[in-house]
Amino acid sequence: MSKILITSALPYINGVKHLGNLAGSMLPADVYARAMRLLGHEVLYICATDEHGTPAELAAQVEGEETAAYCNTMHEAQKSAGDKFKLSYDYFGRSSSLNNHKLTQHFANILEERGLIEERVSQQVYSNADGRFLPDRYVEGICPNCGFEKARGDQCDSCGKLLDPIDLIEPYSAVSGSKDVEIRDTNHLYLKQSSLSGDLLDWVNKAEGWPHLATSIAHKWLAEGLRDRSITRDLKWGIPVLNADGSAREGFEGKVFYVWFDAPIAYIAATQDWAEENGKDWKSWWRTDAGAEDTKYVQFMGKDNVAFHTLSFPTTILGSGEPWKLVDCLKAFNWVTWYGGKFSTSQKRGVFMDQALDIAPSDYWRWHLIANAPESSDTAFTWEEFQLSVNSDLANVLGNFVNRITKYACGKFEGKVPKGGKKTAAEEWLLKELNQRIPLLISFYEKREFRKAMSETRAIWAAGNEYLTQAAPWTHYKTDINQAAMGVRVGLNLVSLFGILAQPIIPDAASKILDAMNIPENNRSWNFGSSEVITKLIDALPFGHEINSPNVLFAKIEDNDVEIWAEKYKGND
RNA sequence: GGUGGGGUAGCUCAGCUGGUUAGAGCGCAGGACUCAUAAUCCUGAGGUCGUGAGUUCAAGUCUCACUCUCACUACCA
Repeated sequence: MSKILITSALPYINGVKHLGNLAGSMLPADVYARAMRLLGHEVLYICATDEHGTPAELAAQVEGEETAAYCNTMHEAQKSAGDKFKLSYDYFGRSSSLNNHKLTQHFANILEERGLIEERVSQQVYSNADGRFLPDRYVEGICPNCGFEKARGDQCDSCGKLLDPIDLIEPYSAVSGSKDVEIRDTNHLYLKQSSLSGDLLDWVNKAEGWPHLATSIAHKWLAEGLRDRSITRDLKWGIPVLNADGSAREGFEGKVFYVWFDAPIAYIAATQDWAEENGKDWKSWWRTDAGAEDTKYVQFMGKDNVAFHTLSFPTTILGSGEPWKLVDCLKAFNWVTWYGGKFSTSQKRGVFMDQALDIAPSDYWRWHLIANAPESSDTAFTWEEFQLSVNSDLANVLGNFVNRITKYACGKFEGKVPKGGKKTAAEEWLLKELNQRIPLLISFYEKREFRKAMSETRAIWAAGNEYLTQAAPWTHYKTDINQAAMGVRVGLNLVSLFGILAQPIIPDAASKILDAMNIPENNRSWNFGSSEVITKLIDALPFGHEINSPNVLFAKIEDNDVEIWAEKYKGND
């Protein structure tokens, strides 16, 4: 039993997230959190909406709302989508919370005291028509390299060349289209992460259990040499830049902290919010001087987030000189792509969390996305693969197993766990399988190897079907009802076991199975410590214990459905 | 352009520090069974491991070059 702190990368506030976001951070974090809870660990799973930055302001403007009001609405929408996907956050907070304001300002002040922040002047495009500074990618114009007319200020989408907004010919604001733009000086705070690169390198070198993807990205940035990063922006919506005494900082009246400075700090602030709302202690999770030295901290994120979590956020933590908890295991994922291309909100390509649940129940998505998690490379989502996962794994292998044996028990044994019969080679074989596969399954969960865990789960389900073929209670029933009882009894115990093992992945179906089997809530945890325990699993239900059939657990996806969805979500390109 | 991930059976992917006939699931072919959502179980056919060199007694596994693909490239997040 240990304490495990889990965070998933904060979903940006700007709209309900697509399946790629779900599959690369929130969902695996949830599956891991659920598995660790079942193993008896003390788990705290924290997430929050990342609410600051230019896109939030602009999205609110489009909706004709105040930014804060827009964020309220979108936070609720994302929270609701997460609930419907059965994401078991202990707390789903907001980076705009008061605690995050205070904590972000605290970090900025202490970093400045320690000489890790300094003020510098830079040049930035200002749009007179919009009355705002524009981030590089919100400035568009003609590419000086290839002549493409809609090149962005950071990069040309046509020739791929990296640009500076100053280079653009006839630049205009991507927000309003106005050509009334100019370069202005603006002063900002810079985080001197370069001065900590030695410490960061030592820390990354000590990392254990990180995917290759995570360490290699960190090493790449460190090898190139860290540049100091600006941590403030010319925006209204965000965390104000204040002096240590809380007064406004001169020259920073119209500025706020950069989202990437305050967003990771929100992991901590959201824990504070959780603690305040629930009468809990947050320090024992985050302060190594207050109990967190025993906490194992695991972060989940897509590969785009790795640099921020291995470099800039650790700079904040290490630079503070305060005893904050650093991440122990950083689980990074590649992307889920939409038929090999990018998900795109503007082109309506891909499926978003809210739409997904109109198409199929959350369990279907959870299984498919985790069984095909983009762990070692990008993974293409296709409707055909989705259909295959659901029909083959969930409906045929698991669903049909549960259905065939529970129906049979209800029909021939009055829905009661029968006694009688003796162990045969079939039971021996089954026990050997379980003794080998269950510990392996647990170890895959502990190592956060999701594809392997799912493949092992499936193999255990398949072993149930094979057992029934070997035991063939329907054959014995004609000549030796006691031996038929043996097969049915073991089969029913397997149904319970499968329900118990399926809980982290497909919580709804697992509940249905366990409810039908009349397994009490407090008897559903994972306790597979020894081979004796595993041996007892196939004879755990008492004789005469009443069960029901949950009937059809997973409706199959028809070819016709696939055609309709493919047409509806094909995108506009 | 630079850097990183990936390129292994028709498809999706395993293959740790190099070591006997390269694995799994799906799909396909044949067979078995009939309790079950025309489900399940068994057997089988499929691969010169992106290309070309090199190191080695031995390379999918190490080195180099090339190539394809995806991503990142610091003010989108």
